[in-house]
Amino acid sequence: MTAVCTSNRATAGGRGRRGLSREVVVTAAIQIARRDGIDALSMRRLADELDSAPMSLYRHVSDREALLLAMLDDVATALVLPPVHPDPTSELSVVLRAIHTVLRNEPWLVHLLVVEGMASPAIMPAVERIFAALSRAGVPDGDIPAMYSLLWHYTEGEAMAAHHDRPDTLARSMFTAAVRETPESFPVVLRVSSQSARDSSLDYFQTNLAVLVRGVLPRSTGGDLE
Amino acid sequence: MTAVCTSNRATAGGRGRRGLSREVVVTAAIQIARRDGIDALSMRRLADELDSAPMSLYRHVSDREALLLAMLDDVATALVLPPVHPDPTSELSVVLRAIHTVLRNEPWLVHLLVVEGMASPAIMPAVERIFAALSRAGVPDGDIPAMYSLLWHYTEGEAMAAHHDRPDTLARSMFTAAVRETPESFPVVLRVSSQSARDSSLDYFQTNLAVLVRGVLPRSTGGDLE
DNA sequence: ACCTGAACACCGTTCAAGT
DNA sequence: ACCTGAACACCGTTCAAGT
Repeated sequence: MTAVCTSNRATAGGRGRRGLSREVVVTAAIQIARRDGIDALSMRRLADELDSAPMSLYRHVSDREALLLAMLDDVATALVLPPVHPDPTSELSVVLRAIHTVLRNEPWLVHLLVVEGMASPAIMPAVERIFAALSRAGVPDGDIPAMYSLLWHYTEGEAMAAHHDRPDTLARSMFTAAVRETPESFPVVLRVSSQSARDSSLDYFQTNLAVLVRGVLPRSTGGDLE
Repeated sequence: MTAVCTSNRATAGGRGRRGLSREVVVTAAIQIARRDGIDALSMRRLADELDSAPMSLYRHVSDREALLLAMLDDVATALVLPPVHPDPTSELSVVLRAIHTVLRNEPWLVHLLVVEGMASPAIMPAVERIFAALSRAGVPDGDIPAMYSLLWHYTEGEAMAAHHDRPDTLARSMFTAAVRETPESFPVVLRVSSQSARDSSLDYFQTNLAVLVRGVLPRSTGGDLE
């Protein structure tokens, strides 16, 4: 019940030279990560961007890790999911595609999820919808966590790989190097890769998601899992 | 034809105080990454471990990135795959499980693959076997890269997540926090998670791999992939 | 010719000194 | 009471000086 301390004139908008609020800090951090990648986001760089000293940030955020968590929480809260689809197959595709689209556009987010292993309670609604769709489709309760993990990890992994594949990293060039050296050892790789050269793995997600969902959902022909 | 300079008594084994070869450097680096994680592997720390100056390392390795690539190459070359299985389903399971086992035991390796996006030509034999198995199973050539990417990314992603799940990161605790706050919003998550509390996602891989392979391979009922 | 110490431009964070 | 400069213990890498 003490008087509110944040009512100085210049602080109101949160944009004034000294209007350093938690929200302003987190928003600026997201902008840096978006523009220059998560590695470029240092406490010192962030302070520079905000015209303040590095130590001033620690007033609003206890840690670098706390800052990253707050960033994740911000975008997870802002995530809007498409309306619920009654058909489980469509529902899974729709929810996972919405998440995948965000991950595709925010490499730093994928980094926080995959590399730092972070998570925000704000994506729980999405999780519930996936669980519910699996349940509605007839997946037994005991199998749902495994199926969920399958779908989720693939979505994450695909997004992660996509951010690497863009500038055609060393991966592909090393592959072709090995194939060129002893082509007779890799007949199928050679045949397949010579056939379709314009595969950016970007188009894979749609197809693969369909395959996944088809594999995950029990078909009319019984539900034996193994 | 100058006299060979590396033949001082102590150098022979490559272990003596000054026996700093590329192989010794890379091996020591792998040991550090294995013991204390990839983040603990700094040029300075590595130099300390080898009783030499940080700059001496640059004689044998051009870069930190080159060092990491050499480490990856080392273990990829050492990887022994199980004998070829004629049945495509078994073949896929066997190859992917062999890779998964290595990734499970070498977190730093997963980091190089997933986070740094590195690859070594030395795993091409494994790739060829996966491609060949898919082809043998009747997957059309045009779909093989997508199916491969599906299987590979899941294997990677599962291993990555496993390394995080070990110490029960914030992820799960945040989930349960959200569920506790408004349990009525997450009925299915609540029901399913209360049922099986001992799921470590470690056991998922076996099951999920079977589901994946089942989904990937065309069934006897036609091969319409959409 | 080979190796390497000092130096440069960074990093997250603590701690005590500023206003 | 609030903010922050200097300092600590790191980092990868360049460059010139050592032997």
